[in-house]
Amino acid sequence: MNHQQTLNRALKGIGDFSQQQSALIGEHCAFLKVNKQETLLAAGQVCNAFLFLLTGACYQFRKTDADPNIIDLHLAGDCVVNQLSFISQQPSNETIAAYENSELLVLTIQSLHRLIALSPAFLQLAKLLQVSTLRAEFYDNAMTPAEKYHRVLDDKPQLIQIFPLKYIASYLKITPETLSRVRAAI
Amino acid sequence: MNHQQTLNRALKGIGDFSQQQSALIGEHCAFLKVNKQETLLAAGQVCNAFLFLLTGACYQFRKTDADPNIIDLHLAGDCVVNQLSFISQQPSNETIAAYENSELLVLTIQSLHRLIALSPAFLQLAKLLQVSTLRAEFYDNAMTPAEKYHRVLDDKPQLIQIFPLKYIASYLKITPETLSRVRAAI
DNA sequence: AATCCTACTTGATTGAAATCAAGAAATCAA
DNA sequence: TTGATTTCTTGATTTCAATCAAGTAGGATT
Repeated sequence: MNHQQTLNRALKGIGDFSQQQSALIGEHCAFLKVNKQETLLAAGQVCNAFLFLLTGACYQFRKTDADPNIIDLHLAGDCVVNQLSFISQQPSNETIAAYENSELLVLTIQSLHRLIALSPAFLQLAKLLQVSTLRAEFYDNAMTPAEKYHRVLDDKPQLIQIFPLKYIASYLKITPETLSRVRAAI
Repeated sequence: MNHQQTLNRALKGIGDFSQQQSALIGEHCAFLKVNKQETLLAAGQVCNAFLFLLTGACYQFRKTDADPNIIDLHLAGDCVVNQLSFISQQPSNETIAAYENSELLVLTIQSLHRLIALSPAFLQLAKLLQVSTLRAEFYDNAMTPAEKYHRVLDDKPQLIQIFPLKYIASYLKITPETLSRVRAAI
């Protein structure tokens, strides 16, 4: 599948874009290939682009003295962005890295502004910034470990195939031990 | 203090707006006065406006079979919006209501678009939608009840003056008993 | 194949907050 | 003002996930 097709598919989840508009977005993107464990955005840098993950897997984490704190896990089709840093154009607290060899499309904030200048329809792209908000609330404070795990199973079962249990556990803010037990109890 | 002044003050926290731009925003707003316990946005409705809270206090909650789930507490100067519903223009899961008699400015999504058409500078208003994101992360999963409470004390001490303890507890996702004990332990 | 290292599992224990419960204080309504 | 209702406090108990701990399995490297 070519890049534009994957992009079109990703854009479907975001808003109503015509064939032409999708193509225009594609034209404003750069292609990027990274290897396993390469950094896409280092903590302290300003996030000045949207990344569309075409193939592979990426993750977002916060460094700690102990194990890194997983903030987000991304699969092909996802939009990878540190929304806080992007919006505020302040240095990010999180690092974004590739977990697998990955292919991405890069849409810089300048390109985004150029698109919006061409047509307000591209304002819809701003919705991307909300996606992670949805996700953050999705795995809610109030949910039990079992609920969280089953929600991932329903929502993004591939996550569990691709990322190690301890990443999933950190993402869900539970311990690996608890997740292991939840899983065993199915 | 007149409405425009209160609005200007609120806008300072959001972005860089000239005197004229602030005035233009004010001109695009409608004035609204509501009484205690009146509903501003019912669950199931689409949130199609930003509300600037000029005076009074409002809150956002999710209905449950038991006690309502407090999602957000707003004081004068705050921007009151259900961001998810606003962005997606889908029905809201939450209800927004006045806790005290309140005065508000209403900026509809149409007016927002009109402003953005006049000048891209008004895109800064979109930052408002991020404010609650920040807040949601502010009282983090990982914080202890005591940490949460002291953070409110530091951040928004008036909240504790105005809203009953059980609202604060629900907002912080702890029980009233626990909050009472935390408070006693100062 | 042997070694090392990390991930995962499973068990025992602990601890912190929820729940259960009852009484005190504050607010509201008549 | 009185009584009723709700909110807040305080205590006892329970519960559930974290922690501590040890062992097993799987992957990588030589």
